Amino acid sequence: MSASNIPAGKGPTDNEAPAKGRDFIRTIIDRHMEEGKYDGKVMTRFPPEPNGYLHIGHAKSICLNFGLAAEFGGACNLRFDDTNPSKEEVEYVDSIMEDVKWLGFDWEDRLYYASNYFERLYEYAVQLIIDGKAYVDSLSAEEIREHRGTLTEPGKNSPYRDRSVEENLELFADMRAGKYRDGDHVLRAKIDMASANVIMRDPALFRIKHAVHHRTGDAWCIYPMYDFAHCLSDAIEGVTHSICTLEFENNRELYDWVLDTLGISPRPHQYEFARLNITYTVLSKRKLIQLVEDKLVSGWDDPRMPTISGLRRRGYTPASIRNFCEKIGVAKADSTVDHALLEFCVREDLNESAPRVMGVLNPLKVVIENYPEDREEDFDFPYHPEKEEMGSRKVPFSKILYIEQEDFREDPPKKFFRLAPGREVRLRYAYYVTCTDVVKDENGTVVEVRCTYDPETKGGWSKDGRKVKGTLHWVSAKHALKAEVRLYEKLFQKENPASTKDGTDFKDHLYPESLVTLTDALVEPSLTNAEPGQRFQFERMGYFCADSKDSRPGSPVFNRTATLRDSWARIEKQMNNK
RNA sequence: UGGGGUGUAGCCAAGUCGGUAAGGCAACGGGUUUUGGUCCCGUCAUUCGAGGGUUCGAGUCCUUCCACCCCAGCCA
Repeated sequence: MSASNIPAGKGPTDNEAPAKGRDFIRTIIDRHMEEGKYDGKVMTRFPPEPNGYLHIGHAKSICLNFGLAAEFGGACNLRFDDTNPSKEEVEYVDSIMEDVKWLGFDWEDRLYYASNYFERLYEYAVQLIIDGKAYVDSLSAEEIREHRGTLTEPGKNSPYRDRSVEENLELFADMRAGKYRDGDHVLRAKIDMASANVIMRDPALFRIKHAVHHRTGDAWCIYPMYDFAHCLSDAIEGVTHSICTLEFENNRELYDWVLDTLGISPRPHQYEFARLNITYTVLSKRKLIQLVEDKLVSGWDDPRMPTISGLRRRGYTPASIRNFCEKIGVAKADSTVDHALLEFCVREDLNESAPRVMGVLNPLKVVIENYPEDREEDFDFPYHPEKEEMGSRKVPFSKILYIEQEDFREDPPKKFFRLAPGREVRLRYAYYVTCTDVVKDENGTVVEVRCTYDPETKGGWSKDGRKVKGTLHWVSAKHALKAEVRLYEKLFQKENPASTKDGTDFKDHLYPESLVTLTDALVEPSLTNAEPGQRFQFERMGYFCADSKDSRPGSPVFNRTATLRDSWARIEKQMNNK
């Protein structure tokens, strides 16, 4: 179960230099440590509700919680906040565990479920009733809403608010015993219906819900609410710093009320940070689930999804996601991170680790006129130009090759350094070739390029010092392996698709070309046995990952993780704009 | 017209007891280069939401205002 090479209870440490500025949470904990609080040990937890797949926003929280524990000599629990059986499924708990592990974090033996605490939570609720701090309300949901008041007007007490302790105890026991239907009663905290904080207006603590729970089955028909379960679960686990997102700021008062009213000490404290937003995508479970259910994507792990499983299938590395989370920082201001930073993080990692290979996405036939018909050469090319230790592979060369369509222009624009009639370019690591002629089809489209090669330039060097401006990748027609290549782009074409200010729905902004499938790409033969999940750089084209579901030996399928930075595309765009 | 938060460059984000605006991404120049990749070097906030005030000195203190986010689930 434990991810490899990770110190007990900790997360991996990336090679990044420690951030210079500390975020507000670390600053607070620094002070706690100086004051000798918590015996110098920080206890955190990552508490997902198993009602969907984890996304990169969760990765931020995971990195924070596990990271804090590691930095301050503590530990981080994985706790499923499974208090609402109607939304939760084991499929989700399994995927969450897989994703946390894959990210490189280890909760060791500290796997918990709020549902483990149902009995204790029930007892705490009974205690509140005995103390006169909770009561069973028999108003309907609608009546309760009406009694709550508004943001500017105080609420009204429920007529059931002053039931006797005995009556409350009996009612609550009967709720648990299944004597009522959903909605007949609800256990509420007796706080203040006039509180300026609406959350404090006698919040519900337990509700009746006749539903099968993925862990407790039908053992219960009443379930605790988040605000009651979360703080107590934290306390039960000895959590010191309970870190959540900003939308729970208002709930902190209730978090404290429950623990203080029950006299729990020592007790955890809640801190809130801003959730992650990224441009050109959506990061809310509600929206992601819609994309899946409406079949707008192929599933939770569609490589365009911002889910951990989607990013994994896309070819992102755990380290790249961790680095991303470190780079974005932790603060309280609502913010939207540029998707370019995420891309930068994968490229940064893959540039170091991905073996280089050649793959032609949109093939254009090239015939080397002066190369013998029956000749073949087996070149030995390094997997990484700067890392000899990564080894090499054999790449065959022959008379008929394929190059990238966009690497040839019959009428080349300025600054185009690639192949064109009369031009000499280098075929990477192989030979200099000069274009002598083209063959066109009936529509005038160039379907074949005729070249001559210079036998004196073997390896891609010329002894006479002659320079060539372009270097192209290529594959040998006879030896190339056909592959399916899936080119992924951003899922949405609008920077903030979730914004409803213009009256549109986020689904209106899906980018139609977010997936372009190429079925006739040709890759070098060394890729025949690419392992599903294996990552490569297709030289000059980008980073690609053999698809974990569809790739097969002999007929690989590659997902484009990210393109390489492309300054020619930029130059061309600039020229077109002029 | 209630309460809780937040506002530092195009995007994130540091900024200790007030001492004269870190870093990253993006962008833009230039160098190296058998990937128009990588790498390297350089440019990019006289100003910190706005206005007043205190001070020799304010992003940091006081004050007024403005903008944005969250809260009226028996969701989390």
